[in-house]
Amino acid sequence: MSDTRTQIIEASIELFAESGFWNTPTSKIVQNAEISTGTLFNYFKSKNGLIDEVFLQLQQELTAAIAEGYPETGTVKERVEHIWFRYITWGVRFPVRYRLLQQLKMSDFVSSDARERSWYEWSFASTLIPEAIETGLYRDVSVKFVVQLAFAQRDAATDYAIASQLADTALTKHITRSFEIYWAGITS
Amino acid sequence: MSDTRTQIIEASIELFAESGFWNTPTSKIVQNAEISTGTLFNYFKSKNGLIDEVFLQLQQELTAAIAEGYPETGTVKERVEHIWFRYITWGVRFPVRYRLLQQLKMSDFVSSDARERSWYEWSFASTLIPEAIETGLYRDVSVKFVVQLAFAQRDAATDYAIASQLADTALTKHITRSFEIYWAGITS
Amino acid sequence: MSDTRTQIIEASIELFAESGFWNTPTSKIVQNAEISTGTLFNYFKSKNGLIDEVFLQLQQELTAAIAEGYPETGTVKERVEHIWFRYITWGVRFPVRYRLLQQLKMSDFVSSDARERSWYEWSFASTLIPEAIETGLYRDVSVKFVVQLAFAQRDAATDYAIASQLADTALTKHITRSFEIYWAGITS
Amino acid sequence: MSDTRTQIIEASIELFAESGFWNTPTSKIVQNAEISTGTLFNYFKSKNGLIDEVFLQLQQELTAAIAEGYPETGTVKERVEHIWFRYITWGVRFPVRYRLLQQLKMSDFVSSDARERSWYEWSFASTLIPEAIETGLYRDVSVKFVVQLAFAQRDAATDYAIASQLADTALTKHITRSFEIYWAGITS
DNA sequence: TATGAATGAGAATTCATTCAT
DNA sequence: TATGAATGAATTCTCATTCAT
Repeated sequence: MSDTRTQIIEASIELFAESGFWNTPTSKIVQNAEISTGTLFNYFKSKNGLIDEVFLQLQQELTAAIAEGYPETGTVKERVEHIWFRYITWGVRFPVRYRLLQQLKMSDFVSSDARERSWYEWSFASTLIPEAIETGLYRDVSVKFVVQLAFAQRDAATDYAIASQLADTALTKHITRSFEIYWAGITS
Repeated sequence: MSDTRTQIIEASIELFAESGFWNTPTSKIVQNAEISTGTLFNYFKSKNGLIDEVFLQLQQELTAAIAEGYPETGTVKERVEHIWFRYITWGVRFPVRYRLLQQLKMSDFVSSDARERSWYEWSFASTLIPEAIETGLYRDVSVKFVVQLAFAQRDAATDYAIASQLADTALTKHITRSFEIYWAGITS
Repeated sequence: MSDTRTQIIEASIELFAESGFWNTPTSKIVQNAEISTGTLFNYFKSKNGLIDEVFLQLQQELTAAIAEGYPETGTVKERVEHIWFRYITWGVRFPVRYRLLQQLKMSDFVSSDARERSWYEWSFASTLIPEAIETGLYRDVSVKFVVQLAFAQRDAATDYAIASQLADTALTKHITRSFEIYWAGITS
Repeated sequence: MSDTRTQIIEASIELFAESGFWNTPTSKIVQNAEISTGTLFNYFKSKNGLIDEVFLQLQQELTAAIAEGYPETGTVKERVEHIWFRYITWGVRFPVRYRLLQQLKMSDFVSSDARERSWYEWSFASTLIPEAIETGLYRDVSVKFVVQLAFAQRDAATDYAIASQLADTALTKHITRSFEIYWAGITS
């Protein structure tokens, strides 16, 4: 991609993470990206368009990190654990990007179009949930809730790891432990 | 409290929930509250001041619901379960208020002063965490993480209950089940 | 006069002197006067009306101080010197009031009606200027300019006395000296 | 300087002189300058910033007029007389600007920063006062007061000249005469 | 006479976006 | 493609004044 485009996106990530979307005027973005007012709008239709692209960019980076080494032929548990591990590791490694991505997911800034597009990135894991259902691990709990719980517990584990600045073996142990807690909860 | 004040707060809750804080100009609030521009600022120092008060109001409502019937002499588990139950029930009953409160907690709109003041509301449960530590339920996991997990799983359970419009026995069962999952996870 | 009226005027003097007319909202005046919003407007038609009254009040106080002991049968010089002396003395004694009066004179807040009314106060000195012209002291300079000079030099002398916090003999000497300078200038 | 900037400053001078600073909303300035709301704030940080710049602009114009032909090697009297002459002449030539500058000097609108910066403009006359002290012209009167008197008498002379619409020889004569009065006063 | 809640026009300032160069 | 001056709608907040009690 063009260098300018990347500059804009990187400047946006930095500033959005620092001050939020509403508190980051485009004027500050162009300042930080060292381009001029008009140029931003040559690359992005609007500020909202830019936010969408930032979201997709981060989502891609995260998904790429997870997709790498994904054990397509492993058990459901192995695959979930892989995602768990890669996700938390990525968050700890790029805390600014992680937090921003979380905020973007929650906010109503990201257009539904961008949200939809972001799902394509997860295609490598598309069979995970159907298989999980089949295996019948989660007896009398709805799959939807089990998935939601996974997200919530994984995010809590990531937040804790970032806040506590875990690294190396402590981090690995925390990830493993947090996954065990999740798994024990839903399979007991 | 004064009628006008309540009108403003209620109008704010409705609009903030609908469109977010940034997307809700004070002009819309006064319109919905059927008062005039100046009146809002007679009751609240500023828009941010208003947001603080909305936050405190919701926090109070929620905490009041939880404090009622709180089993002060029960076991740790009983007390946590009580909070769990009341919290989710309140969220299901007042989904708009619940979602708004969640957003307020995450946003950087609420002043640190208001956040601090909101802690006083939880004083009835102040001994819960120290006691939980004493009982030594959570062996090799940090208390901080166990608390964070509780919040995350409880919120996920609430979101699910709201989205699925659970009620009556289905709701009760879901609450119990979600608490069991949490408890099984951390005590196994 | 009514006590309330006086309270309002005194509060206004204090606040106007402190922060200027534009920077003093009526809300602050009523606060300082310990009355309520509406009451101010029972006594004064408007904020501008209040300013007019403050102006007239100060003008009266100053003129009263000057009129006292005015040597009606003295020479022109004696009478001018009397005014000079009393004026500066009043300014030094009530610096806040003096400064405010100066500001009011310059500002366009005071209505022309109030300005006109203030001239009545000077009636005791009404023959001074005609007599001065008769005596022909100021040969080839216009009377208007000589009067204007008198005001300017007297005010400069007052400002200096206030700023230097002159008192007692130092003050008396300064007043005398400054008058001599004026007189020497216009009669030389 | 940019054309727009000049337009804004000129429109401000006109309007400030006409109605005062408080009575001149920025909306009127942009109207008169035939630009749009936002443009004003591209050139000046705020309304107060604009006022500062207007002050500096006028101060520069006046000082430039005075600095021209300044007799650096002349006697103290010659130099004071030069300033006197140029100052009054400038005031008569640009009465609107002169009056506005007077108001700005008195008002508390001009920031102390701008006031300080304006002193640099007078650097060409920096040795005047020390030299005046050395020559010992003003025996038993403080230098500060003599300077203050000079300002006051010069301003009174300017006001009179403007009000009487003096020109040509009448103006010259008035200037000379008013300076003589000052000089006679302080040296007699 | 005193009160003080309600009013709403108006003020300064921001900022995404455009467009001529 | 890059530039950056110009735009003007929109926003928050102020404050003199009114009027029912």
